[in-house]
Amino acid sequence: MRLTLKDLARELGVSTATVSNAFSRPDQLSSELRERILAEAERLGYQGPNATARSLRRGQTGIIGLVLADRLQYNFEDPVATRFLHGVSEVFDQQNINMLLLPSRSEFYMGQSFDSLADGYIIYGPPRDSRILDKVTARRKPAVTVDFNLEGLRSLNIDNYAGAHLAASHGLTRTDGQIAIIGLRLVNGASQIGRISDQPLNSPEESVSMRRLDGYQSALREAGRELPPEWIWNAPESRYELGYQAAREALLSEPRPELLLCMSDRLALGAVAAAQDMGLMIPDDLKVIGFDDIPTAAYQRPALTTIHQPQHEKGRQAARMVLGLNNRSRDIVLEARLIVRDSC
Amino acid sequence: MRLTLKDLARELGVSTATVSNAFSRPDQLSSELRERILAEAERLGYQGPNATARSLRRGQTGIIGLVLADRLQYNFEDPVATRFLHGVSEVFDQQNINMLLLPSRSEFYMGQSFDSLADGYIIYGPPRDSRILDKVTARRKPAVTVDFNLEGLRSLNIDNYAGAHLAASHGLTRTDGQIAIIGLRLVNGASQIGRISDQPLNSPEESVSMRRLDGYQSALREAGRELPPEWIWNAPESRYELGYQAAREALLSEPRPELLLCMSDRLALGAVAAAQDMGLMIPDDLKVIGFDDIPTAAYQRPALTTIHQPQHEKGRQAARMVLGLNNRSRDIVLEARLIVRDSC
DNA sequence: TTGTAGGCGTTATCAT
DNA sequence: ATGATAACGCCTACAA
Repeated sequence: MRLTLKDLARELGVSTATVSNAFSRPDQLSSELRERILAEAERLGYQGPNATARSLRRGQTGIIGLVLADRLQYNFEDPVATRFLHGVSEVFDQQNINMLLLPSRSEFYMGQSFDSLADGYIIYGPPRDSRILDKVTARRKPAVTVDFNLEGLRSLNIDNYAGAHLAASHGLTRTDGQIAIIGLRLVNGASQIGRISDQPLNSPEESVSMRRLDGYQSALREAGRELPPEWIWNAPESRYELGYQAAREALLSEPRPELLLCMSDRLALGAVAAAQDMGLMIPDDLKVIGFDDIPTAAYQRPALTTIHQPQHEKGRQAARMVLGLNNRSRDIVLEARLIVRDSC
Repeated sequence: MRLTLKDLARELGVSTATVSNAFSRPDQLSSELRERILAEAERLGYQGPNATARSLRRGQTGIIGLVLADRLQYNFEDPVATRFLHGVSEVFDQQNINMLLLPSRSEFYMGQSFDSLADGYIIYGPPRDSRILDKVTARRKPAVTVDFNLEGLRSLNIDNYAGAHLAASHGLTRTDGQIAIIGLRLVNGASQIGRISDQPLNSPEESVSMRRLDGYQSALREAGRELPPEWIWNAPESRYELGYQAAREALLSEPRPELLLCMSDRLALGAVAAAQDMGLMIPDDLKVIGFDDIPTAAYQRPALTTIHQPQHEKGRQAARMVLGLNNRSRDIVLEARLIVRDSC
């Protein structure tokens, strides 16, 4: 049988209110009595108030939910996601907040009240199943969307358009040759590498990647060199091997591209490997620009030229926003910077 | 004002029990009535049973807690930890379990009952503050310790001793020169790189690293070449830069080591970089063996020879253990394998 | 198949 | 400074 606050109160001959106060509001009783209560609790093995009951009563859990766009596992595997989580957890650590990781499994959200699990939510990327968003918008708890926007919620983004524009502009200063783009999640529901020709693209508002594509193309257009869809590949996920494959296809095309604009560093790293395996020298024969600036990008040889997005800072900001520690502006857009290294 | 199950029942003219069943036990009422209830809920914007109240009543939360040894952030930054979490989340995804990340902040555990937050716990590495362990052992929920053991709890480990023994034995077949060890967390409370001479080491039972050291030394001893403490460096954390520093110190010593046994791949990767910056060729001038087999180890050039530990599988197993899906053995020890690549 | 009612363990309010 | 008591929102015997 488990001990409750009530048992302890009976044992000590005081009221439950007093015991509760001993644990939760030390100033409400004499430190003498408090000591006595705590000692007795220790002796009997009472661990402190039951968290569930406390949450029910208080209407707060001390937990912030992180709704993750992809399956949970993806978020532990992708360095971009982990750095974001890293930033979030830094703030939570300080604030004594616990972090509940919520995947995009829709069944989960259907069965019970989304609201009561956590005191607030960070929604990292647009969930696969849009019904989740309906649930979310019906909620009265603070919530922040990251890397996308949702009517009525505060949001946090980086300037994807500007970042991509920067990348393409820089690339144009280094070569006059053919250009190809290796895009990420440009096409809905694709499961393989392929050119985007003829396929319906995601809508620009919903997608980080479409904003990046827009940024690339605008810069190219300004130089009169906008790319037709045959020169744009789509990768369904940000993975090394997919970058490798896409780059291989691109580099086998005529005329052989001399600049690859990649929408993630992992894709870019794969592309570099593909080029090397084909005997091409980087940056002499081929220039590659990534996106994200993951740690590996810096100590890879040749080191990757890329667009830095402050994932860690983004995580910190997101955390501060849900916790109401940063109410200056409703929506926040962080800057993306060009980092010139060896690959372009 | 928030809607409750009771409101919904009143609105519909049915009892609360029926509404509850409509959500939680579909077989207890006619599908017709159930439809009607669900539709009304939808219309009124009732989101489903309040999770907190449900947990209090049922005594279950659908949440498993992950007690992390280090600060939360570390676990998102270290590839070894993230791959473990990746494995855990794979199983949780399937089983509809949510994952609460609990750092080693002791204040957190002191205020309230550890028990009621989650239905079970995975304790990943020995918590910094041992008072947490007291709380944990007082608990009646299932718990699994990973990478250490605790009286009375099921545990999951890899064979660190055997892995290290494998590494050292392999190294001995490749060189007769001087050997140095770059260790990890061998010394308590160290904050910098340094030789372990004169410093009190952690006790072997508590520490993964001491078991690895033991494995290295046994293999060396069998060849009559056990290392004195001057040839053993300690890094307080598994970080690239620390490996770089330690290796630099080691390689500046006389006689210059020809084999570096590193207790993590990140340390090893840093060591490789240090050697390269000193103009040494790997594996000709220097051989390096890592530990962990993180993804980068494979596509680094030269690719790293290392000991593979199945972090992902470890995560899966840990998850299955807490969930009671794997009750065959109380304690599990997974094998560590030697992966020979280019660096030794 | 549906309804009644007690209690899960706390905490906040109001007395004393 | 301490105590009595009514919620918090739900679930589950048990009864009808």
